[in-house]
Amino acid sequence: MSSTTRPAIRVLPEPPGLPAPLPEPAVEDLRLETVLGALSGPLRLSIVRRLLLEREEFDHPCGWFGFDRPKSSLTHHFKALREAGVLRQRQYGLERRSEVRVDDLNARFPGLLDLVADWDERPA
Amino acid sequence: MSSTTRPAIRVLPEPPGLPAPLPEPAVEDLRLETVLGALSGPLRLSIVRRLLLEREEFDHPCGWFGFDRPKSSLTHHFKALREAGVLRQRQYGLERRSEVRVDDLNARFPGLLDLVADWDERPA
DNA sequence: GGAGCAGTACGACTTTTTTCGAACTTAGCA
DNA sequence: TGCTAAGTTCGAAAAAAGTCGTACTGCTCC
Repeated sequence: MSSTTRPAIRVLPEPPGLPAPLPEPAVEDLRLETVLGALSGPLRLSIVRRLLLEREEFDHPCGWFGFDRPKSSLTHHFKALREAGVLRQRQYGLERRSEVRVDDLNARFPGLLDLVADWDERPA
Repeated sequence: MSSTTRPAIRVLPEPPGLPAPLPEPAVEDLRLETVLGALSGPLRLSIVRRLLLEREEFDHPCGWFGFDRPKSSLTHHFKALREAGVLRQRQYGLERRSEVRVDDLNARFPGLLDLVADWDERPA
């Protein structure tokens, strides 16, 4: 991916009853080239796709995915997705749970998440 | 972008009256992660968007864009877009003209090209 | 308090991507 | 024939991204 400037990071106001989201770009600062770059890679696509399809009552901590990668690598990818505006992350005690910013992404880039959801993870 | 394997390259049969396209991946070999990676970058997005919006009677040679970059850099980006399956290129005498593979991309990744066409090229 | 755990931060290293000059190829044309 | 123009190929350098070990933070529970 090429060198595209990331959108400015800001802290959102805390919703009632939930831990505040970690710093993330505002909806209006989402950039298509940045989001596409963040999504270009099987691991990243897999994270987002599974969050979309296997959504449950609560957001998922990053250990939930069961990737066979060192923790520091996973932190790196989750952070990249958050800073690009794809994921929102909240701290619940020890664990940091992630959800896809569905509304924001649909508002700014309609159809994009459908492509991710329809992605065929294990092809040729 | 991360290291994603490019789809296999094949040569398409020559359509009547047109020069044969340069080697490109078949529709069924298009990979979302590869296409997204190829599109993640302002220059690449700009190329595709302009081909979509300012489409004319003939495809455009890559000098038509008027980018202030060395020719070898442009070759690189056009080739990357072609190998990812975003562009089709044909050789007309000296010049190599490009078009977006609209039908193929709409078939495999519906809505993606709309996002590119709607991209706001010069934002914050 | 102290053990244990989820996850981060830092830093080093590797791999990939980008950038671009210089030399080369080929078509068209005088 | 030989010039010119469009674009390629090669190669090297620089920048960016990915990988991952180690050390650290901070919460929870005993």
